Amino acid sequence: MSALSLSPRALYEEVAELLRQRIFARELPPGSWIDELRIAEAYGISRTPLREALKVLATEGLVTMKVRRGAYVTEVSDRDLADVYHLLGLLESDAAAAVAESATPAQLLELQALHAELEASGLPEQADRDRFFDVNERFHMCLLDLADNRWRRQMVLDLRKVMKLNRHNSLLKTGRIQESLAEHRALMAALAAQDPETTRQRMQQHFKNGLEATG
Amino acid sequence: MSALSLSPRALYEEVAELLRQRIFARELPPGSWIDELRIAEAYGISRTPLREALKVLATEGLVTMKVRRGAYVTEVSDRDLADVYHLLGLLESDAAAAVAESATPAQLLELQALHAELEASGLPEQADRDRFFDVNERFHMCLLDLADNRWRRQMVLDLRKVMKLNRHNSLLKTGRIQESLAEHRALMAALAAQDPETTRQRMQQHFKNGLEATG
DNA sequence: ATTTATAATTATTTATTCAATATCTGATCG
DNA sequence: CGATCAGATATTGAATAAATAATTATAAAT
Repeated sequence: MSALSLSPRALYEEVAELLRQRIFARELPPGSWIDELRIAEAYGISRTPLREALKVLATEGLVTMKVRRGAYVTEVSDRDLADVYHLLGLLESDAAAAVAESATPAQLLELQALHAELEASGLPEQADRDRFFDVNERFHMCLLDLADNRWRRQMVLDLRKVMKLNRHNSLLKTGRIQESLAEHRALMAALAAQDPETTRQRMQQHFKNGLEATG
Repeated sequence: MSALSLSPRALYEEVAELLRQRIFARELPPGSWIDELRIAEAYGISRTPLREALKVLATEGLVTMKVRRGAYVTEVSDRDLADVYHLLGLLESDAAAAVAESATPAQLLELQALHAELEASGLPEQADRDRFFDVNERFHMCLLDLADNRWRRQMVLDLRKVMKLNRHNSLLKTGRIQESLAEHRALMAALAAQDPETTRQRMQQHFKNGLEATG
């Protein structure tokens, strides 16, 4: 008897998404062992789709499989965080440059709308940190979509998942949101000017500052 | 009764590797349907580890899962090839710059040894195309190892797997090997000079030329 | 105290079954 | 004559139980 809603997606994908959320929520903390039997029972499913879901998460880098010892939530060191951040900066600044080069006016408007929403959620009276992070993520992913390279998009998605494993992301310095907004404004200006190289540099700088803010 | 040798790796990993090789060898051509029952029977294993292996390959991008229709070998369009090549150029030139910045003399020697081997296998009288590709791959992966970012390394590995899906790679222009060697020589010079930016540019150029040679 | 042997635990794999769905075939109807 | 719909078939997806293999823990013996 499945406790999950029937869906267009396969069950193992649903389970993978549920596990991702539990991992990000630190309900399953980094380094912890994932008890197949317990989870399968708790979700009311058998081990088969659960194991397939774990294989997906392992290939994404979220969990680590140890032979004959099962699945563990990946532990992300500070070194890993820096490495992943470096790659995100590289890939996203490349994407931003591509958008600056090829974006249509309609696409730029789409980005500007998201940017406006981000400014709104960054207002001091709002101070809704979760909402800011959510809109910020949507902005970055929108840029990735516009850059239109599905392989880069997928890699950025996976790297962002890994980054969420690290708790540093939820405890940023207080001033960081305003700084981040300023960097976004500078980025938008370079995008509007259709200047690929400046856009690339500003996105690169945005990530460089972001990394330092987590330290 | 398993027809496979017993190993330190889990069975699903062995199966994933076998399937990769069959896909690269075009024994399983792009777009073709992967018959779970046939393959499981042929390998003398049950469907479970095979399905887990397919999930791994799907997350790597080598196969595409369609709901209720099973697994298909991913079809890589010319557009995909260009996109992947672009990312490889971006990631590997970044790695090369990192190596130029931080490599020890011993590490540079390691690279020079591989480069020498590459020169040898590129000699006209040898003309062993497969060997050239093999050594070339080892050179590039050695550089990635020296750059020492496991996330970048894994991404490059996955992208290179996808590239192998495309047959264009095996029918390069005849002059390309000599060109490629010249580019490698220029790259080695920049690395030896510990000049990160020149190194990055030369690796970028190497990939740009490589892409054009496949068209 | 250290090493070896045994027991217990646990992961992995197999085998089998059922359910859901896509495709194919053929018949009926416009 | 062509199109549409119903049913048959085949295949994936999922569940379950049981067997196999490997690791860990325990105990005994030297």
